[in-house]
Amino acid sequence: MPHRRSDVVEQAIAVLDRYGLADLSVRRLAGELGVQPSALYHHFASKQALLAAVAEEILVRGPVRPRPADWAGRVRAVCSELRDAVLAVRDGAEVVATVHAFGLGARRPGEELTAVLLDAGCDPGLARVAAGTLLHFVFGHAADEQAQLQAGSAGAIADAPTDRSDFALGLDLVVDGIAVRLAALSASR
Amino acid sequence: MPHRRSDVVEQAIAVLDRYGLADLSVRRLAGELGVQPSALYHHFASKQALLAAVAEEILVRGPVRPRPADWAGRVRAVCSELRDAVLAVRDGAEVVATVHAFGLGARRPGEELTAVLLDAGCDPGLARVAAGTLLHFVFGHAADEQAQLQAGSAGAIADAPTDRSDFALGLDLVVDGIAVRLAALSASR
DNA sequence: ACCTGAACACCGTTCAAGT
DNA sequence: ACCTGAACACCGTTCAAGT
Repeated sequence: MPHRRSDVVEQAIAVLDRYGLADLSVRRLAGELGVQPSALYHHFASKQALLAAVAEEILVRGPVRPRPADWAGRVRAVCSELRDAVLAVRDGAEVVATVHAFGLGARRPGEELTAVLLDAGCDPGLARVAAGTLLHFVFGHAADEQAQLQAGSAGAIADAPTDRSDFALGLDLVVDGIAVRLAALSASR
Repeated sequence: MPHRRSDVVEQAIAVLDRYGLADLSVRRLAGELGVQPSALYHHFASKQALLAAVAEEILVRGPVRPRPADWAGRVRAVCSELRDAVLAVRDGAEVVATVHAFGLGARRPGEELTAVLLDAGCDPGLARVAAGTLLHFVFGHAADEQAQLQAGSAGAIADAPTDRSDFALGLDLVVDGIAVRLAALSASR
């Protein structure tokens, strides 16, 4: 029975979870599917295209959080949703961040953040920069956390893990920075 | 005439600048040095160890900025210095960020940021989180910029580049967030 | 539509041996 | 101290050919 594109993506995420990004090779994935490596090029133009599909699937699988009424609450909801989605799969942060950086997909969170900030009264330049800063924080923090996880599961000394409250504090730092700017804008109006 | 460790690091940076991180292989580097690939393992235990040395060299080669008297000015100086250092070498942001994330080196900027923030009156938890947030921003922003550079030098459409003023604005966002917290701390004292 | 088989041009790393 | 030569176990990708 032949495989579909979605079967390949599903198995890729299974391989990611079991072996990590460094061991997610086209050849290993093909092996797990019981197929020749070249068969995967029927479904994807390249490994990068495969990874882009994996990133989208990671985001789709993520939980959905309710959107509060205030802009700051919405920003926190989008960022926390994104964090939860990438943390749910081994090396998920690095996969999604890479796909996003290469401009191959994973654009929804950034688009929603930009929309929320524009709606809050940011000018377009500020909204773009602020959305980028928030994404850098979420990806960076989650990637650090996952790097520590795999360093800890090897024999190394377990550092104090960067945890949920660290995330909330760092996020609030950026949110407050945006709030300062919004206050300055409305005062000059 | 035999090569020293420092010769290998120097040539690695030259290869990085000419071909990029994806093409900085042990075998190519050995080729450029006129030596067998296995010879490099006399100088470095692994490719990761080589990259750690490259990251340190990128930081050492970076410019030095004067440190203003106020904590916010110092934070901006450290972050701008780091940004200038990683932007000076092709894919420098990714190299230094990776080495930092794996805990293999490149710790000086984070240590100085933490010290500056402690000196400014942050409690240790806030100083740690704020320093991490600043580093995520600097690495993320610089990596985006370098990714756009290489996407642009290929045939793709050149986007409006994320530039110096975007960096300053994003940095000020985080700095202001820290300032809000410091003001709250000194008010409750 | 989906896959095989074979090939091409590569990787990082180890290790005995040479000078 | 610094390097060679040879090997091991891998990579991503292409392409003609099969069903």
